[in-house]
Amino acid sequence: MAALDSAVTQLRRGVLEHCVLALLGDEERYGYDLVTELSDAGLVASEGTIYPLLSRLRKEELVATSWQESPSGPPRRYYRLTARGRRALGTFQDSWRDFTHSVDQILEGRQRP
Amino acid sequence: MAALDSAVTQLRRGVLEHCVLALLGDEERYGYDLVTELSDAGLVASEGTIYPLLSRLRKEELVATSWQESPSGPPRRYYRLTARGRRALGTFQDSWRDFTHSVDQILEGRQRP
DNA sequence: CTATGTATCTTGCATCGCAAGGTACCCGCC
DNA sequence: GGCGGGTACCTTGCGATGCAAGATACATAG
Repeated sequence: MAALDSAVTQLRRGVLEHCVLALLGDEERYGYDLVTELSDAGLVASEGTIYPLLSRLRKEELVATSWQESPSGPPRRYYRLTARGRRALGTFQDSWRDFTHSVDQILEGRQRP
Repeated sequence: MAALDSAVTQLRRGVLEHCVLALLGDEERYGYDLVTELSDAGLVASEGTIYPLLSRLRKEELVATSWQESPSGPPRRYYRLTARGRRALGTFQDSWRDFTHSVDQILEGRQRP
């Protein structure tokens, strides 16, 4: 069996990709680092989610990468935003605002008539 | 080809189910009615989404149904929340708040250092 | 030499939104 | 009568993607 199928698991879909872009907005990061940060935020469950996602982003040229040595451990692949990636992030932020607004209206607006 | 694969399409996952529950929080509704309402809100694209979803909710006993005649047209299957459904809705509302808070923090908090 | 922590990636599965298609009722119109 | 459009239900097959589990490999400590 795969997939926990909790409510939150389904929520992560589509958001995660752009959260990664947002985290790369300020500085270069590497995969394992992103996993721990997003894991703490409750937005990702395992590395099996992030690495395929990063591959996709690279294939779509939303991020670019470079290998860098670690002070202690195996080398790391660092990711940074491309111009395309930055544009995609901006577009998504608008969609996100609209989307959450619609959902909030349905979830809360109708609760107390 | 199926699936539009827009950013918003993926966002709907997991949210839609509970939006339906929320819409049933106040009054009985029937499927076609839900489709038009959610379609206007930009939260659903077609009936092919809603009817299987309603079947699932029925199977999980979050909703109960009854057939009622229409003043003009074929009979309608009306859905109403069960006690379980109402509990699930409440739980989700908390999850939703936490989730959007986490995402907002990542999307916006880091944008302007 | 082995165990632990860091770091990468892959495979197979389950879930769910979507397009497309199918069935059937009711009504107005010709 | 029968035909078309709107209403209303449902199913099938596909694509996208998060997840668990597992494979690989480097560095360091014991």
